[in-house]
Amino acid sequence: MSKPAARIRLADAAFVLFDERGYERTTVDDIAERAGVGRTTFFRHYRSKEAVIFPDHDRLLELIRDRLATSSESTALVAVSDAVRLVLLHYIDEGDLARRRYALTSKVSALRDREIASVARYQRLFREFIADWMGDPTEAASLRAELMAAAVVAAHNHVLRRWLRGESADPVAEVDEAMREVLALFPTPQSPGGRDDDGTTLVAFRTSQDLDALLPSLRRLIEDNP
Amino acid sequence: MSKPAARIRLADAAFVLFDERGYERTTVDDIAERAGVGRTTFFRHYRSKEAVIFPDHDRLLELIRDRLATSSESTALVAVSDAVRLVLLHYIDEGDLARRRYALTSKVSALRDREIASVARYQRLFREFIADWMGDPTEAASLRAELMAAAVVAAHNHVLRRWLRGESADPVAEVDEAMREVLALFPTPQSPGGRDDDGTTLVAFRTSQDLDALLPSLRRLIEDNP
DNA sequence: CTTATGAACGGTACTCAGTACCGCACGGTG
DNA sequence: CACCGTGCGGTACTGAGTACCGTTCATAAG
Repeated sequence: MSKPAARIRLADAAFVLFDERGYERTTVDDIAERAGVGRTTFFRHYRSKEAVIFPDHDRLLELIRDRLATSSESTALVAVSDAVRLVLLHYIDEGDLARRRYALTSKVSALRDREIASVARYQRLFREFIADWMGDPTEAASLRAELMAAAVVAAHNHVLRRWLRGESADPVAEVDEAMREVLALFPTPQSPGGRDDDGTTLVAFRTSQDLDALLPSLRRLIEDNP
Repeated sequence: MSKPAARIRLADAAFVLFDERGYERTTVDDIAERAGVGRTTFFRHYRSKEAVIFPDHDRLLELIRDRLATSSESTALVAVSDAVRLVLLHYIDEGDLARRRYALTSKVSALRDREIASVARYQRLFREFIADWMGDPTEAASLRAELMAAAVVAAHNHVLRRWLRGESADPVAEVDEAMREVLALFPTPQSPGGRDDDGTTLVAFRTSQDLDALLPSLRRLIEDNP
């Protein structure tokens, strides 16, 4: 018990020293020394000085990949929401650690950049999954997959950052709500009927006119665009 | 004319050497030597080895900021589209240089990460502008601004990458079209009527049913939610 | 008990990016 | 001529990251 696996001690030492002296003014030697290990050992456990404060993104990415893989065509969007919730929960489980990391990434641009790069990998995963799910290889579908993936991770990050700043009491409910909003932006081709796309399409709008006053124009639109 | 401003020679040398030996296997000394200048001079012109291949993001950010600043409330979305087009045109003006950079960022993860970090700065700029424009300080509006900014830069990057890969003959037309699609995703609060929010609200959906078959339910919904 | 094996660690030495500082040459201006 | 700002080169340093080697120690095999 006096040896909590050097890896942990290194991370602890790093956080303490980064808090005390700041990130740039802390050397890897400092961290290793405080953890009571050699410098070599540090690089055995963490690829770089930056990596020591970040969660295991590779493992998280695998988690997402797994969740997405276990979905049929009709549950694809549920899988996306689930995967997003999974990531959020991972951060929440970290608790204080996640908040200390947030404080660091807010101050040190090198760390912020690295975090952003990681987020891009999640976005790529979602983009590829969504594009696959759409099946449609056209340019329009490709763009829509890109937009959707961007919106999905933006929603997650928005809620996550709110929670990190202590602005959210129930981040899970918030992320679910945010995901609903994201998915609502994109027309879902979940036509349960049978053959698709020969029904009625309504566009969304808000108006101060009465529904009855609009009906004639609506009917005309529908008739003119078969 | 034998001295095309060391800065240019350094960039040229860097691209040539990166092509020849790859990025990691090229040292700053190599670049400086090939450019016929001292190592110190390299760092006088470029903050880092990575910076030598990237365009002047600070200047581009200023360009965007300026374009966005010269917009009224009613032309905000036009300003966003213009700003996006501005960035795209900047890359197109670079021509072959932009494509060589793309080849590098596709292979070297360190460069890709840096590019992604730059993109995030553009996204932040758009997010702040859009949030300002919305005026609404609620959480819902904040999320919508985030989503919109993410979609805007995703659309730009999508078209840009297509052009970089030689898949687009008319990227400007494509980005305009993509921006229209993005803005169409978000209900525009351009209610030209007068006082707002005591009329009829329609939700967006696509169905295979006839409009007439839906009307009774619609009316019931409207009556039940005044 | 002895030996082989493999994993985890520490130490040394190296490359290279990035910074700090100093001194030199040049061109214009008084 | 003297003065001064600018651009450049050289030297020396810090610190991240890599390569390599030797040591320790626990466990399994003999």
